[in-house]
Amino acid sequence: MKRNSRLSLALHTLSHMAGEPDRVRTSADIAEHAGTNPVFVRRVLGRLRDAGFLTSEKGHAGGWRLARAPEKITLADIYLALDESLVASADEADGPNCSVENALHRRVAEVLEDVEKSLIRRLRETTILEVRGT
Amino acid sequence: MKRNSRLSLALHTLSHMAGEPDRVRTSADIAEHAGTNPVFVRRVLGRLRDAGFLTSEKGHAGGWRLARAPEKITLADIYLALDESLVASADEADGPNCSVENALHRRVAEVLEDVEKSLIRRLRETTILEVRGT
DNA sequence: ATACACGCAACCTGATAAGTTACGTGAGGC
DNA sequence: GCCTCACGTAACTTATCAGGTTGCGTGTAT
Repeated sequence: MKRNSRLSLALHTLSHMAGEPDRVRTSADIAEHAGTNPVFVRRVLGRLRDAGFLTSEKGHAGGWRLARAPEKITLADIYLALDESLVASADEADGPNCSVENALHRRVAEVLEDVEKSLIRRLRETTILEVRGT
Repeated sequence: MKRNSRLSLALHTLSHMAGEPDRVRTSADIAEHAGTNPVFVRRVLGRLRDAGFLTSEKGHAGGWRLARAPEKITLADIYLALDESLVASADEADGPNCSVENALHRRVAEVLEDVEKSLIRRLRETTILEVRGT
């Protein structure tokens, strides 16, 4: 696991949780399984907790657990909660106003926005439960 | 101009060239207009020359020029020639084989490939000449 | 001969993602 | 009460990479 690491980690972990929803997992367990470190796991899963997909508990026997039924969590939910972008966003041209560049920017931005929307639509078709057997 | 700089530079420059196809431009001119440096310009435009969209000439009065009619160059052509990706590609999972991760990877990769194809289809609709007035 | 422009290699730099360390807080178990 | 465990977070370090810089070689027009 190297890049898009946040999203990979999140999807991978939640998909596992979808299979055994009652098991509590520590960030250390998850980190080891995913080949990363516990702090990173907590950073990523923390966002999913804030978005309502996970719960975390401190203390002895604490850890992470799904906060809702796995068939009600789609890949799009996770993608959006992490605010990741798999589609590049058009950069604002900060330089002096060049009409050609502006026209170009508008056109490319429009296409990219459409493409991102279609990506989300596609991701919404699959839940973290379904993905396991695909 | 900061990220996706190669593609931005390429599209911007070719769009300008589309307006004045006979004018020869030096990498220094182009760099100044785009707010970057001549070496970077040569690196990027060099790929477009190799792909057949530009010609470059050395020596006195040398520089860059379109190699074909601007209405026959689409945004997709440039995107592909630069081997840029505005859609993230799914990373190969290099770790130990986890069936959940594999299934997930396949699903996400499939979606991303489709999305990339639709991006290219969209980019193919616009030529570097058309974009100027959009 | 000279000036100019590309071609290319080697190196430098700044931004960012992820890893590491350290310490605080809450929750059981004894 | 106290010890252990797990998360929460901040600060720092490291690795990677895109882009910038410098320098020199090569070809071409004047």
